[in-house]
Amino acid sequence: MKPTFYVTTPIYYVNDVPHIGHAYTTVAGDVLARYKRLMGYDVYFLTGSDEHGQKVEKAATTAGETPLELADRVVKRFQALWERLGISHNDFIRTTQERHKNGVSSIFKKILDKGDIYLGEYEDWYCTPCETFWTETQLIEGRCPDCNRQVEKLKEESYFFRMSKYQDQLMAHIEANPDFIQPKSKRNEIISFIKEGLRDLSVSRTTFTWGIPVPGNDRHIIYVWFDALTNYITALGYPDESGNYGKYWPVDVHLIGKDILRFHSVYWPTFLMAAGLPLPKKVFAHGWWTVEGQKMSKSLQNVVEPNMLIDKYGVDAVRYFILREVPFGMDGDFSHTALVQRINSDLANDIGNLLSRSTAMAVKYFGGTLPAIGELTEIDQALKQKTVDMIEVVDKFIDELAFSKALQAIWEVISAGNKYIDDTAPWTLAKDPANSGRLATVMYCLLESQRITHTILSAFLPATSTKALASLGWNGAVTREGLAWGGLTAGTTITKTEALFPRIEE
RNA sequence: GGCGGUGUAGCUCAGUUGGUCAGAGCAAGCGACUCAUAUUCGCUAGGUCCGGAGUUCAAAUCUCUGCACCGCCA
Repeated sequence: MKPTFYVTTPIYYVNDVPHIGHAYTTVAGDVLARYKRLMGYDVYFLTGSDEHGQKVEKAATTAGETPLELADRVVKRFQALWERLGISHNDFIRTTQERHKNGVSSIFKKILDKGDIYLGEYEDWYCTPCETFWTETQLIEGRCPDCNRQVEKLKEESYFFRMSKYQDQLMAHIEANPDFIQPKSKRNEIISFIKEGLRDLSVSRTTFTWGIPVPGNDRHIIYVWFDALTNYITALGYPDESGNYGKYWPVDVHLIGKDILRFHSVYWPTFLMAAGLPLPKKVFAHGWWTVEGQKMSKSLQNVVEPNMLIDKYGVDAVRYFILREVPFGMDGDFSHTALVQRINSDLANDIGNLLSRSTAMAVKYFGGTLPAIGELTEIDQALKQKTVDMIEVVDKFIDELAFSKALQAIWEVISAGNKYIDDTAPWTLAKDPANSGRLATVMYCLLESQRITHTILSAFLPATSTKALASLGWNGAVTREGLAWGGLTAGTTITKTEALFPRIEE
């Protein structure tokens, strides 16, 4: 039986439209999912939408539609973008779906019955746009410390989750599992947050109705984060533990933005503890994108719209850039010059041109039909070895979610290929028919190295990989077995196709 | 205010437990080749490793301090 791998993105809030930040997490998840599938795993890749809450309710009212109508409308934009970006999710959960609502009610009731959710009274300041409660001391001049907007004082009956009870258990878990929260700098922040003491968490609201009612008391709506976080198991069929839940839970990694780390590394694990369910294996918080050096914001009108980028530069260029430019976990800057630079240098000049010159020679010297090859010489062995070794290195980096390093490792093989051509000078060999055997061997090594490279790149640049492999005459399946040296055989037909990535002249 | 982090070539950054650690990629300059998307390959970087003090035979790497920037919490 195949090993399983479960990876999630956050579910995106329908009160926002998709931007590069959403695309970032989702592309990362997709690469991970595609990579693990390539390596033979039974992968479940989940994304979805978060559709409840006061903000959606209000926005819908303003727009003159029902909350669900608003959600339906916005969800389509996310789904259309994922389609364009080639996202290979297995499931898309919406919090308004029955399967989700049932699961949330069920886990809430379970914790309620256990006594870890209790009815109490709440008195605090609430910021509606942020869906966040603040204590008196947290306010800055009486306003929301996050968004600086008006807050309202709320005194209301509320259900509380006994989060304080799980403080020690959570801390013990984090200490026993160094990789549970990543990257490390973020882990330290969470540790210090917990050490300051966890208070019980209000997990219901009575100020709006757009959400999932508390079981047995429908005056109360379940807190949006309790609702939203639970998607990771309701999508697997929870509370039915026999199907996908039993197969895939606990999740291998929750990919998230750094802004929602606390919800995923404190709230969510303690909810699970209270429900007696296993904890996620890993929560990885990536960084934020600035745009041309500035913080992305609606008021600056510099929000990067992924569709526009795809129109202009192509899907794989965008996928490549966001994973290569910045180490996953760090903040980074998005700029058009940096993007164009990456495209021209890495994609057009390096990998694109390598395939172009290689296939052109195969066609020119052998009419596109790969001849039988001879013994590998030292230089051939070196290229082969470099290619083969790369696979292990990439595997290690992928496990660390070091996408940028993984791509660098792949590009070292690309560079080695370009250098190999210069060192072997096939055009010189081609001048003397006596060298045809040697020429065949050289061309073989060159093409085979790229076949393997493009096979592993299928996780990152699926469309490009398909084109490149077709050009290399590879009709076989793109699988782990295809990563072994020796896939190409005599008689394979090589064709020169249009450039994978045309240079962008500005 | 508390805790933590960062500050290394023009740019983005690597630099394990202190002793070839002064590096990589990109940009720039020079040279070579011609199969290729004027692409590739080779060579060229003398940068106070933020400032100052200290520990040590030896510090970018440890300690203290100052400055700048950032994150989490309050």
